[in-house]
Amino acid sequence: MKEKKEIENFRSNCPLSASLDLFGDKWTLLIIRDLIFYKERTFKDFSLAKENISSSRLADRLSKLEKLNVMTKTNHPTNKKVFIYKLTQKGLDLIPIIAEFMNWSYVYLNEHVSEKSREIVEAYRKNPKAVLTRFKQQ
Amino acid sequence: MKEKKEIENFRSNCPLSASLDLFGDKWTLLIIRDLIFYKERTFKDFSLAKENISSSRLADRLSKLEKLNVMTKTNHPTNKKVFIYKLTQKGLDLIPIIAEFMNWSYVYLNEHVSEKSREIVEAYRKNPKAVLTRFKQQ
DNA sequence: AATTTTACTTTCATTTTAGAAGTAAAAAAT
DNA sequence: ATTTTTTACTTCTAAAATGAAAGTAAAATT
Repeated sequence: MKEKKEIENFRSNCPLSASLDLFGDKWTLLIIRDLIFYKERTFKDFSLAKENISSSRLADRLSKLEKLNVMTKTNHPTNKKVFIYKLTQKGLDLIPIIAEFMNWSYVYLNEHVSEKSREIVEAYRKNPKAVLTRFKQQ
Repeated sequence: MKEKKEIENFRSNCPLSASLDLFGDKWTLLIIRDLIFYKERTFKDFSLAKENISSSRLADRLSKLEKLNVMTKTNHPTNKKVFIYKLTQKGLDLIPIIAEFMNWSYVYLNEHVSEKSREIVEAYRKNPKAVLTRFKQQ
């Protein structure tokens, strides 16, 4: 019996609680982040992110996100060993959540935030809709 | 040695990563949610929330959030045994994150979301700023 | 043909969590 | 005044999740 639970058991009918059941951990949204900024990623690309996710955790999260239809996994055009992960619309619609997390950190953890990230958040604060639209473009 | 780490070690200087270091779990934002909707809560109030948090987890999260200055803990005016938890500005500024999580669930998990929550999200979708302003009012 | 790369899986020690039970002070009831 | 209940936790322990390291197997490169 090596089966994982296939059915999502939400703790309640609260929409916050339900989305935390899916995304409430330290890694899932970071994987989404990489796909937002790079559009396409391979397993190796993800594992090179600076937060240092372990390969077992990464594999687990990727398969969950694919099952959820938040991302797709397709073959690399020339290399049979490599797979390309991309966000679906369902995944792209997580962008506003991530934008607001980044904005909060910009305000309250500013000194811990890289210059490059600050610039993105500053653009978002000036014109949130424009920045969201830009990143939702695939 | 029963000490917990006092210093926040952020995994990276990414603002998303940093906020997930603080809020990336299944319970923390639910505690914030209760304070958004009820303004003031006691330990018991929190533990009666429908997601059924255990008292040990609740105690742990409340002390972390207080240390972070996301909420305050003050004495009850008449009952010495009871403490009142309230959001600070730092905590109130998490509202947009929660609103966006709720919005995502509204779109993609609609059938799992209560009628009452749907109404709130619908109001938010019609006029996000107005709803945010209303909930930020203390 | 040998080596390297990629995408994982497996293993295991450590950490986190859930759930139940316990504690202690204050408040309420008798 | 004494007992009971309430509140806000803490403690304990089994189970689950995690991190780190090592292993695997097929494909690509040398």
